[in-house]
Amino acid sequence: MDYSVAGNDIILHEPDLDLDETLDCGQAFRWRKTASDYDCTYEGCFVDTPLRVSQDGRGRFIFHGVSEQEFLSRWADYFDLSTDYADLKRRFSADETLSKACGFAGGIRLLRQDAWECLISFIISQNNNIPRIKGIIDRLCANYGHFPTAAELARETPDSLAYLRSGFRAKYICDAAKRVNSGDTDLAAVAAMPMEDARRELQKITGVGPKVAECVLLYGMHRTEAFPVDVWIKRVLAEYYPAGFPESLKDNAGIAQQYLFHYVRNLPRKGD
DNA sequence: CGCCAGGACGCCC
DNA sequence: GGGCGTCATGGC
Repeated sequence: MDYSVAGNDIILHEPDLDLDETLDCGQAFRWRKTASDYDCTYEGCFVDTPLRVSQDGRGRFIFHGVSEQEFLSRWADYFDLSTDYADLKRRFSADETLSKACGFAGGIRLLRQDAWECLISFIISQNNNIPRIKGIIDRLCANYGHFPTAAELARETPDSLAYLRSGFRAKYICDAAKRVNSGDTDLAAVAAMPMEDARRELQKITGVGPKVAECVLLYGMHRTEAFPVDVWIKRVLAEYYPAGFPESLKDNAGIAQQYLFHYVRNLPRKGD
């Protein structure tokens, strides 16, 4: 990890990171791009720890007002800086389609997000589009001043959540909050379970099916073998992987999936 | 206006 | 166990 302390900021050099590609590729919904003199700047949070981070030219990043201690204990982990993405992409590039996807947006990294926040966020994501998902989560966080805890959300009802305009998903949010708050679902325990047990446990929550469970495992628990299949990935699999996704990439299939998702969504037709 | 969205549930066979 | 209609809401 190549970083230095500069006044109140941390300067990071990381060629395998692009903020636009990583923070706006459908894995996290609370980052917003803000005006600045840099190439790009984003503001967001890990749960309730805020961050303003800028990208300045090739592979140079500024973590504004972040101490070395906070950088190392929080943000280095969040941006998965200890994983060698150059090496990952080399392995992915043995596959023709993945090679193109990595060439299209090679600055994607798998964020290590909070499991509870992912659970609620991806319940909201079902049969929904990304701009509207962001809107619902914005209204949720604005109401509390931060992403609500399970205890806070457990007090709500579908009626009291009407302001979210989340439709049929409100009752799912309430069930998830009650289960997590009561300890009926123990997310830390789920994170440590074998994959099949973890999947089964998450799907006990009403409104959590195969896709949402995979998203929680991948984005909120960093289980890189989790492989969420939504309508976009379904198209990729049908078109490019009729014989199935390569077994050799199984351990990091979820990260590969992230490159593929971003690729197909941004090259709707004929891109190849 | 109609089609679609990082799906899951309930019901049917 | 697989197939299909339904579920709110609004982006495009």
